Amino acid sequence: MTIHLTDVGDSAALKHCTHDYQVHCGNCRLTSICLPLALENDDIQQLDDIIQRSKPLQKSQHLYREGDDFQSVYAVRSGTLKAYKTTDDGREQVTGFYFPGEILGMDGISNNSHASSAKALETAAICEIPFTSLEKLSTLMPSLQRHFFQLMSREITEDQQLITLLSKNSADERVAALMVSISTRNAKRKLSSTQFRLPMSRVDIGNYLGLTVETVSRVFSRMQKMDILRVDNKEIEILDIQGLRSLANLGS
Amino acid sequence: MTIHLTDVGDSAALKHCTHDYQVHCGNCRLTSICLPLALENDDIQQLDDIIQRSKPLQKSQHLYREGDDFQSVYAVRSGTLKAYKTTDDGREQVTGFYFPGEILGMDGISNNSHASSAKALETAAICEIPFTSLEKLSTLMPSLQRHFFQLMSREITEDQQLITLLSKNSADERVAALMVSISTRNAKRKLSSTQFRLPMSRVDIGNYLGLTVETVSRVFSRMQKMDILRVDNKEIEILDIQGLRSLANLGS
DNA sequence: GCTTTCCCTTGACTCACATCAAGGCCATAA
DNA sequence: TTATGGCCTTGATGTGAGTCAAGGGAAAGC
Repeated sequence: MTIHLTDVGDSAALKHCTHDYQVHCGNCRLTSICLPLALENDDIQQLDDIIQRSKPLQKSQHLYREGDDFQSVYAVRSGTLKAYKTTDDGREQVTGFYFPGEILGMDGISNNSHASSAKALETAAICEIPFTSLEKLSTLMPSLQRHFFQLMSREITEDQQLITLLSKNSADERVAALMVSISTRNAKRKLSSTQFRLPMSRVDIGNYLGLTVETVSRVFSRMQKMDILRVDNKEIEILDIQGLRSLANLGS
Repeated sequence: MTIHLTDVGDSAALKHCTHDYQVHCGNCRLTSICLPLALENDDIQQLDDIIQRSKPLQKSQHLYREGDDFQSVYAVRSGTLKAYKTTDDGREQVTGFYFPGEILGMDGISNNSHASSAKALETAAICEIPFTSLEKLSTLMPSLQRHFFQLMSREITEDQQLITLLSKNSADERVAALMVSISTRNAKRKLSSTQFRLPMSRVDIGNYLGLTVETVSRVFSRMQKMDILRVDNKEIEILDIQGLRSLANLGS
């Protein structure tokens, strides 16, 4: 049994046990949207061999922190995480939410040190993919290399979406866009696109969207009054997805 | 002589001539900050072989447009470009400025289609790097693969910086941060970090920073009054780099 | 059980930046 | 030479979201 991550503060200290958790890419229902996408069976097996699975992360535990040595990227198997940076004056900026099947940690590659922190919003199971192994495997499997380039490129385009949202859109449009995004991502994972529980707090939503808690709360109230959403604390029901999309003002 | 890019509207229609422009990675003064960084001489030669050079882009010509098929990434050899997206309601969002030695176009990888447009702000010489060749070469040269991963990762962390800037910082802080960024990038290219000519208009600056032209102009006036900058139209002189940095509120 | 704490909501007021409007400067062209 | 158009600056006014303040409800701890 080896301990890979430094155990600083409430850091996760993922322990890689010799008895793993019986999950393999081959029997994971997320293969179609996760890293193995685009790989053949044999190749999936090889990828599976380098992946390390460990005890689930409890709510509010960190997967990694800003400044930690970069060793691995991570796939979410269950639960949700938020990534955030801390500004010099101590404020937090949430840079993303990560749902099952999504990959995080790629911002650490450029400096061999994580540029942001990642924290579980609820109990989360994680697949750890050691980056040097992934690199080696990528030179042998062009389709894996290609897919990983694509993943990073997607992260870039999504960040650019967020930049546009922050710079051009009103509070209503921002919140609507986030709801549409969560709905779409749920659909990809074969979950309900109209009813879900938000894993993040209003504070996190506001922080991500460049708004205060109060504004987020007011927007939810307004949308409820407009019969676009039903909001009961973190439970969301989308009543009018078309209305929501047009509010979001994103077309797509 | 082959024509690679579709010639739509004022698109660049880069023409790859049999007689190239005598520039090679080996004799380019940007090697140390550009793609060849981290490569051995032999490897640089191989990279050089896949790079296509072409007639310079004139001011306001496009290198590629949103929706174009993705074929290549591009390195700036001289001049400056801006990348921008057009929102459905026709507004523009500038997502980045690219100076000599910097790589653009990586946002096209995820969907095999460019997610943004790129346009020359002044006459610009460009090195075109066909992506499939780059991919093949990357499987053979692990250090190239690594470096390209790092480049993409850097694009991600820079976008996240901008996200934080847009979501948390005042108009003054945003403009100051951009000036610091340009100054730093100039220093990397061995140019003056305190005196330079802005290649972009106030409109572009405002657009990039999520501000109106008027606000940008007022901020410049204010900084001039505070003896932090001397501003004469596009000519900028930084009088107090420490003051500017602390205004930018970014620490680094 | 009660208390504490966290999270969310709502209202009243404020302010930073947007909007609207006008005018100046400089380059290019007639 | 005067016109034209692009780009920048400055001032007056408006407004969307932030700030401040208060209170309620659910979960966690004692």
